Parts: sequence; structure tokens; C-alpha cells
Amino acid sequence: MQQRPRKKLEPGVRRRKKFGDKRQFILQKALSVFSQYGFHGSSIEQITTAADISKTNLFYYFKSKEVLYLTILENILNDWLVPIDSFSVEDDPRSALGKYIRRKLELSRDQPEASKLFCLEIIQGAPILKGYLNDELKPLIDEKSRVIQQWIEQGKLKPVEPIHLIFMIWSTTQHYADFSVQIKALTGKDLKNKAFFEETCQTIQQVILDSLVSP
Amino acid sequence: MQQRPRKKLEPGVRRRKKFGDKRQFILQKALSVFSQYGFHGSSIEQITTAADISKTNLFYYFKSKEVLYLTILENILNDWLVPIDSFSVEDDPRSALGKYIRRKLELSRDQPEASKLFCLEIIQGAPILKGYLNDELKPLIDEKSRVIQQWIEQGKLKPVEPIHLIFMIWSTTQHYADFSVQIKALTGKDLKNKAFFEETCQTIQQVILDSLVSP
DNA sequence: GTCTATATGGCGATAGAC
DNA sequence: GTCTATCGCCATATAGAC
Repeated sequence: MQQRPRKKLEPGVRRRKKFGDKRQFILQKALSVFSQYGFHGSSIEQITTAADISKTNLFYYFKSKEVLYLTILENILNDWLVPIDSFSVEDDPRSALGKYIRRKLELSRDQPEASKLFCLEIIQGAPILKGYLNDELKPLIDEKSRVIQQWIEQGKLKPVEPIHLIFMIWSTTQHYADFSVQIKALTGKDLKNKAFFEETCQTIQQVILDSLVSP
Repeated sequence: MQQRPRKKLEPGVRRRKKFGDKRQFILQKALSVFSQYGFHGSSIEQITTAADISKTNLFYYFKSKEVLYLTILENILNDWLVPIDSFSVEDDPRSALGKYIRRKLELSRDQPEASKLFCLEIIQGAPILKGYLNDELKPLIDEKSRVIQQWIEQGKLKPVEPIHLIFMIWSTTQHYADFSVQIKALTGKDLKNKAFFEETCQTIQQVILDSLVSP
């Protein structure tokens, strides 16, 4: 949004900014509820309590529960595709895969709720995301599988089924977000703990990379 | 379950068996609903439709939705602890871990709904399972971590944080159950496909074991 | 054991005052 | 923009006939 500095905002602009801020605030609180209980399992009242507003007020900002939910999902998907986009044939596999693992683990640390919501959606059969999986994710993954295949053909990577390698990276990194409660129960720690984060990242990188790349 | 016209009052034993059979049948149908939508997200009606019985009839077999759900969860946990119990210090790490990975992947293939229900419970904060995690799972995992640590001290395994190794095995194998919809969308296959199962198992074993055990 | 009918409560959503 | 009041629906669970 382009806007030169000024002492006073136009009344309309200021109102619109405030409107947008509050919308964002509600979205954030709603995500934390939906990511725990899913769409059907969450009630409007849980969300309004979390956001400290009235039910009527929420319906002023979002015309229905479904619109609220879809808005959140849309926002999440924007971030979701980014990190894997970052490697290509010219890259060194160890470095590229290592960075990708770290980037995914950072997402698990910084946006654990988005990860959980995504997980809930998939478990429920991806009623909303099915189109996204087929139309956007699949082409991207096919392309990245080809990159991995080329690394193998160039002798830079030991033979491995590319798609399973991708699944392994996804599952191991997302696990620390989706199963954080179990991990907290068994280790007493989570990814917010810097040492634990580094230890986790290093272990996943070590196990996955040492078996596939000659050191 | 189709009911046929009854001829005569069955003897007590057989009636009790029939009672148990129908309970089991309902539990199985209820699991398939709960494992998709979670406790709050599932309705009694969805379950009675799946089991082809009336709502009243369901309440004859289970006195409340909660009892039904708890019964299912209890049944699942019985199986859940078994496979990791199977390795100890005397074992060869490659063989023991390899078998454990295969066993876990078989569980993902044969009981995907149990895996999903467990996943949903954990995401929701494990309100019911918290006690189980602390009282039963943690002691068991601490013990198995010590086994892995001893393998490392004996030089049979390269240095690795035992708990992360366990998390990696859990996450990679359970992923094929919990995210089956995504996997189906991206590969067109699932673990019921024998070739796909073997390919998956082999890849996970290869990646995890080759980096940790000298061949 | 299974049915019809119904009690009871919570939820998503709207109307209308301010 | 926010509030109070309320509508209509659907969900869990029960009562009582057969």
C-alpha cells in the first residue's frame, strides 16, 4: 500500500487501517483455536473469547465462520510453498537439502499453528485443499523430484526415491510442530529452546544427508 | 450390520457374544469417523449412519459419546506400546531398528485410522492422553533411549541423539498413515500397494540406517 | 433390543438500538 | 462499530411403547 508520510491520516484511511489491524488480530486468535480443534470442533465462542470480543462483533468482521476459516487457510498456503522453491540442479545437494531442512524446521518453530491446521485439514481428507494439492503442490513436487533425480544421475547423490526423500524431510520437520505436546512430555523441551532447535536440526540433517551424500 | 428376523431367544452365552460383536462393530465404525473429524468434530449421527443403526440403539450399547470415544482410545493404546518393546542391548542395531521401522510402517498400513486418531489427540493437546504420555510412554522411551546410547558406546552405532532418532522413526512411518490423502494426491498410491509399501520401507530403512551403522 | 417422540442445551447467525 | 436480545437449527441424551 503506497502512502507518503503525513501528520494526519485521512479519516477513511485511518479507519481502514484500524479495520485491517483488528481483522488481522482476529485471524491470529482464530488460527490458534482452529489449529487445535479443527473447523467443526471449534466454536465461534471459543474464538471470540480468545480475541476478547463479542460474537456479534466477530460477525461484523467476517460474515460467517466458514469465511473466517477460509481466509486463514488462504493466508497459510501463501507461506507454505515458498521454501522448497529454493533449490535447483545447479546447487550442491548437501547444502541445498540442508538449508531446506533448516528452513522447514524454522517454520515448525515459528508457525506451529499453521502446521497443525494443515495437518488437521489433510487428516480430514483435504476437502478444501484437494484442489491445491493437485493443481499447485503436485506440479511443484514433480519438478523438485526431477531435480533430485538429476543430482543422482550426476553422481552427487546416492540413489534414492526422490518423493520419499521429500516425504521424509516433511515428516521429520513438521513432526516437531504437530506433535509438540508429545515432544514436550518426553523431553521437557520444544523448538523455542535454542539449543534444542539446533540439536534437532543437526540430527535430522546428519541422518538424512550422511546416508545420501558422500562427505 | 444387517439385522435379520429373530427366531427364538438365544441362550445367554450366545446373546452375550452377539452383544459383544455388535459393540465391536460399532467401535470400528466409530473409529473411522472419529479418526477423521476428532471428538468434537464428529456427531453421533455420522456414526450411526456409518454403522447403519439408530441413535437410540447406539446409546443402548454406549451410554454416552464420551464413553464410546474413551473405549476406542483405550483399545488403540494397547497396540501402540507393543512394537518398540521389541529391541534390547543384545540386538544388532541395524537389524533391530530395521525391524522396528518395518513394524511401525505395517501399523501405518494396517491401522491408519488409529494413527490418525492418536495424531488428532496429540494436536488437541492430549487432554486425555497426557497421563499416558507421562506415566507409560516416557519411562518406556527413556529405557529405549538408554539402549540406543549403549549401542553408541559399544561402537555399534554412530553418535546420535537417541530421542531424535526415535522421533525420526515415528514421524517418517506415521506420516504415511496421517498424511495418506496428500501422499495419494502426489503419488497416486498408498501403503496398501505392495510395491509402494516395500519401496517406502526400504527407503526409510536405507536413509536412517546407512547414516548410523557402518555397513 | 429397537423404535417414536421429545426434552434440553449450545451453536451460528441476524435484527435493531445506540 | 459495538451492544442486547433472540431466532432457528442441530446435537446429545432420555422416556416409554413394543
